[in-house]
Amino acid sequence: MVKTSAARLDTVFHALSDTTRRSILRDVARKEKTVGEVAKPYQISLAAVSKHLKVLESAELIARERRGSFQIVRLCAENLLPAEEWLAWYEAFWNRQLGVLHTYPEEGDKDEQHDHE
Amino acid sequence: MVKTSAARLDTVFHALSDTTRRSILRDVARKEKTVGEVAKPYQISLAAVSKHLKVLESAELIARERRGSFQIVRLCAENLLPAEEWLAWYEAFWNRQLGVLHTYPEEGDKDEQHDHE
DNA sequence: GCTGGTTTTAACCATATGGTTGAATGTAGA
DNA sequence: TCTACATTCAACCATATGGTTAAAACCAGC
Repeated sequence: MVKTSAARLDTVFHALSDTTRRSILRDVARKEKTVGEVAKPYQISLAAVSKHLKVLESAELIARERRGSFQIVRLCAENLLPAEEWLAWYEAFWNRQLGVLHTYPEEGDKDEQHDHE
Repeated sequence: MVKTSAARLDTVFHALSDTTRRSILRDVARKEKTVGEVAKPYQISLAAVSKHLKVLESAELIARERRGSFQIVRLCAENLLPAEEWLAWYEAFWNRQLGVLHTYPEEGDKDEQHDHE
């Protein structure tokens, strides 16, 4: 099932819209962990953590590798890049609003290569 | 109701997790629009657009200003910044994974050609 | 006030979400 | 094979989502 880039952004932003999942991403960024180790800091059940990992995995923000009876969870940071790029488009706007720079974004340029975003 | 910064990130990322809402944000970034003008490009009902605007508004990504019987919708780009900063924390990770090795010019992993986009 | 145009609310529907508990599956080792 | 541990699946629950249509609310102008 090939996703459009819009659909992939939907999935990534949705994966990031939960505090626990963002926290898990930070955790595994620092160091690869087993599922059990990932779950340890949280008060919720292992099954709930497993669901969160599934959400992160379908957004391709983590990957798993079997190692014996454990599964090692590791970050796939490169799939955060499209989200970061989507946000970076607004840099000129917040710079202007925060009074940092005076780069006036021109109307109607610079973005139509985004497929109907 | 004061939100923690984690809760605010939840709200912002959730607001961004829908293609229509991201598209609306782009639209009003180019030019302030009335609710009706915002709705025009989309096939969904005005009520549905109104709901999307409410989601964007509670994330403080847009603001409305009454002008006669119209409401002008404008971007509040500065509230995207925390999300951008959260993502930027991973820059070092995706740089490394994409082979932009600024720190260690010589490394063990060989393949990764990874033409992104 | 009435009318016409703009936008929101209400009620509803189908589906998804984040959580639970308990059973099932996978894997390593004795 | 039996056991112990790691992880997922199944079923369920409450609430939220994104959409609809129809009614209500808001606002200018006559």
